[in-house]
Amino acid sequence: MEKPLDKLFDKFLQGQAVFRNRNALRPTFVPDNLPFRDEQMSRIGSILGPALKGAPPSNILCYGKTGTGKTVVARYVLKLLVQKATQSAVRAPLTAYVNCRIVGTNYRVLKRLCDQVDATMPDGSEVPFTGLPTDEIRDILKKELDTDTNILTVVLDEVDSLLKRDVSQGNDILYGLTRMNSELERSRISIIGISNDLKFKEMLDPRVLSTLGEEEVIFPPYNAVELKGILEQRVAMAFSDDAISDEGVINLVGALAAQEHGDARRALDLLRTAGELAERRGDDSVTQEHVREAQKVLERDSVTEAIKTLPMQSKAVLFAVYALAKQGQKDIFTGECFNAYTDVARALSLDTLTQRRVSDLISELDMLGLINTTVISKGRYGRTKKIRLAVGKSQLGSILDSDNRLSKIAKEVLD
DNA sequence: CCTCCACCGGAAAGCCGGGTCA
DNA sequence: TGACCCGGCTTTCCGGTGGAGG
Repeated sequence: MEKPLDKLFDKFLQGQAVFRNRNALRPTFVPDNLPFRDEQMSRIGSILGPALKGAPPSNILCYGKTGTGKTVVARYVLKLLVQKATQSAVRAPLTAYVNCRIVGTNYRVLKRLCDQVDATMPDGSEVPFTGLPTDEIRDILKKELDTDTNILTVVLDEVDSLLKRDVSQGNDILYGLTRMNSELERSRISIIGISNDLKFKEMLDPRVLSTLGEEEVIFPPYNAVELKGILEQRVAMAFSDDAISDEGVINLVGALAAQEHGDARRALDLLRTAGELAERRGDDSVTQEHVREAQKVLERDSVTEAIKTLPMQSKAVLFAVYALAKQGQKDIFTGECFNAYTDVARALSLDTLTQRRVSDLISELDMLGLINTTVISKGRYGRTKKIRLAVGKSQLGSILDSDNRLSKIAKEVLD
C-alpha cells in the first residue's frame, strides 16, 4: 500500500516545488533594484548624502499609502549609504529601524535604538527591556553615540501610530528624539519618519513638525503597469521556472491590487498566498483560480482579525445584527438593532449601553466594513439607519462562534 | 403644505483608570 | 502619599431632519 504523503514529498524531492525563494515575496525583502521609485530614492539619497562627509542630514518625512514602497526604499537607501561609506573608507553612518506600531512607548523606542547601536549598561550588559528610568536609558544612548562622531539615521516606520495611540505621548517621544541633537556633543541623529496617513501632520505638535518635517517625500500609489513590472521582477526571483506560465496570473494579481489603491504589498501577499495554495494542492503551477482563491483567503483573514480585536460591546452589537440577519431580516433599523443588542448584552451580563452609544458603535462597525449603513427616512415612521451585514452570514457565524462567550449565548439569543 | 415620527449626531459633562509631580 | 491631570469611554441633553400621511 502506498504510504500517505509519499507523492507530496516526492514532489519536493524532485525539485518541482512551486517556489524557488518565497522570501522574495515577503514585505521585509529588499531586492537589488527597486523599479519605479527612482525619484524618491534620489531625493532621499541626496538628503542623506551629507552623512558621508560627517555632516548631519535633514530629517525626512515620507508619506504614501500602504504598499507604495516607503519602507523598502528607506531601507534600500540606507543599505547603499552604508556600503558606499565602507567602500570609501569613511566612517559609516549608524542606522536603526524601529516600527512604531510594534514598539509603542518612549522607553521601548529608546531601548531599540540602544540595541541597534550596541549601547550597553555601564557594566557592559544589555539594556534591560524594562525597569530603568527613561532618563537613564536616554543617557546611555547619548553616551554611546558620543564616544565618537557618529551620525545615526533612525527610520521610524509607521510613526503615525505613535500619535494614534496617544497624541501627547507620541509627540513627547518625537520631540525627545529631535531634541536629543542639542544634547549631544559630537554626534547627530537624523530621522526618517514614515507615515501612511496623510493627516498625520495635523496631529503633530508644531515644534516637532518644524524639525521632523524639514524634508518631505511623497510616495504615490503604483499604477497597474508599474505593479505588473514589480510582480514580474519578483516572480522571477520567487517562483521556479514555469511555475507561472499563465500570463494572465500576473495581470490578475496586478488588477486586483490596483483596485486596492495600487498596494504592492497586497499584490505580493496575493501572489505568495496563491503560490502556497498551489503548493499545498500539489499543483505544478499557479493559476488564476489560485489567485482568486487567495484573494478570498486574505479577505477572510482580515475580517477575522478585525472581529477578533473588537471590544466586547462592539461584538455584542455585531452579534445582534447577525442574529437579526439570520432570522431572515435583510434591512435592520437602529431601533431593532438596539433591542436585540439589549438582549445580547443581558445574556452576556454586560452593561447595557445607551442607544446613543450603540449608534456610535454601529458607525464604527460600518467604518470597519463589517456592516453597511445608510441613513434613510421612513417618512411618517421616522428617520433611521438602515443596517446590513457586509460579511457573509456563515463566515460571520463561524467567527463569532469561536468567541466562547458568544457561542455560549448563541442558542439562547437566536431562539 | 404642515406634522410628526424615530432616530441622527453634536456638545458637554461625568466617570474611571493610569500616570505625574511635589 | 495624596492631590491633580489626562484621555478615553459613556451618558445626558437636545436641536435637527426627510418624507409619508394627513
